Amino acid sequence: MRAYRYYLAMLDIRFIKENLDAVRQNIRDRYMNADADLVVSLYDRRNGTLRELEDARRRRNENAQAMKSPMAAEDRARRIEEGKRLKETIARLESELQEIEASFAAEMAKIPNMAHPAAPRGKEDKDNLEVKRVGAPTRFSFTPKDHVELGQSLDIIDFDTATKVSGTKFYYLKNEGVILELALVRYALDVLAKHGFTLMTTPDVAKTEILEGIGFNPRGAESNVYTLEGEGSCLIGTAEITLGGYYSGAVLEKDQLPIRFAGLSHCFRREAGAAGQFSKGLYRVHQFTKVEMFVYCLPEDSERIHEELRSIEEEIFSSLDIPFRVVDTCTGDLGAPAYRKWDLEAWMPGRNNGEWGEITSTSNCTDYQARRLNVRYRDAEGKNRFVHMLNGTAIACSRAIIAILENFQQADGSVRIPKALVPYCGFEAIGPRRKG
RNA sequence: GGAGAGAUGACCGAGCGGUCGAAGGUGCGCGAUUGGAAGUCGCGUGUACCCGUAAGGGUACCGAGGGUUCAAAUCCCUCUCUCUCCGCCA
Repeated sequence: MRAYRYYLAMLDIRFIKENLDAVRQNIRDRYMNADADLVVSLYDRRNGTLRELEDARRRRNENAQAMKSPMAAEDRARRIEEGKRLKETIARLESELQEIEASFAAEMAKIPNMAHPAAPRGKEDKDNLEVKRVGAPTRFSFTPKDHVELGQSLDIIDFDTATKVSGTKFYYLKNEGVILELALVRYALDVLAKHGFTLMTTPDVAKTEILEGIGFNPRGAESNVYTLEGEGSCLIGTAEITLGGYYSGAVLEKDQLPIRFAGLSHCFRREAGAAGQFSKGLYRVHQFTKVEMFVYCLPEDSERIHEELRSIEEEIFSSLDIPFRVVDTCTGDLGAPAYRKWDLEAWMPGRNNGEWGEITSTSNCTDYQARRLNVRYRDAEGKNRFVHMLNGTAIACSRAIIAILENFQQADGSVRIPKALVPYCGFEAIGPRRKG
């Protein structure tokens, strides 16, 4: 119960004022660049100016009100003079307030969500805490290939032509590769439909304000987002954006919640500066296909539903017989919106001679996104409150394909299809193929 | 893309520059009437922020943003969205 009250108020300026030490500590824990003290002082300045402004407006209204009744010409003239003076005062205070509010909003936007008290404290992904393993790293009686080699030899992925046509970090899927991707998508959608999710395909484009509400930064050289020139919109990096934007500005009825969406979309990421061994092949690409889970729920349900999302991810990858582990993401690696985040990391035999690689991620963002997108629900007393919003990957096709190709490769160079996917693929294996 | 029409509270729908936070209706809530229900009658019914322990007070909001004015739902400009017609198109 304590925890619930704690994050209910999170990111509320009044919460920040009242829990300044905790907010400062949280910013340090997350290695974020934000200044809680500056936010508070800007807020106080804002309120002071607002009070002056409202007082001036009150006097203007009284003055105008007084002029409705007949009066002597010289009294009227005096009133008009008074009105003109007030008009100037109001204009000055308005522009002052606007300036203060702009800096306040900018500083406020930098304040990250609070982290779950149990989330491991740490700076980077090395500090994430492994909490569970399912399956063991695959052993081979031969020297395994990586998915780039397999994709080429089986003629199911073509990186070189994509580089010529579209640039680096793009790819064509070919032949069984195409069917495999579609099978993964359909499989994930079937699992989610069974769990009561509403299936959707979403736009691959969203407005900048929605991206910012979800917690993405569309601007700047280090941004991971492709913006569309002169449109005020961007290519989405994940369907989390379009699914979370779906109810922006809405007041939901309590009994509608939880709302579970499964969204299929393309995902576009600039990945500026990301290169090298670890982003080889399909691991870090500019475009991929993903089925995303998204939930709107009551604050008191979000921790339970976060567990649900994680267990659905585990269900999908267990049923595909892909070895994976679950990590509890450390504070420094959470990103600003997440209160808590679980990653599933699949065993990738071709990655640096065998390594865990992130394959899904599920975050409880509590009311962080809801505040920014203004998504509320009417509670039992009829008060409007912010919902909690959560997201999780069901299948990110490119990375799932890495895990399948590398774990299911056979000595003859072929790749077996996981049993659960065979009905969706219509074949049991890809290859082997003779060179030529 | 071109032409026209429109955008007001939960919904429908009035609105002359000041008497409009906004008529009227519907819905909803409470109460009365009734053996009970329908009906009828009465009262109430937006959001956000600021000040205040509270009671309460103030400010803003009539698609969005600017402008004119002492005063804007009402006048002017820009934009967005919706509808109708035309064009184009998988």
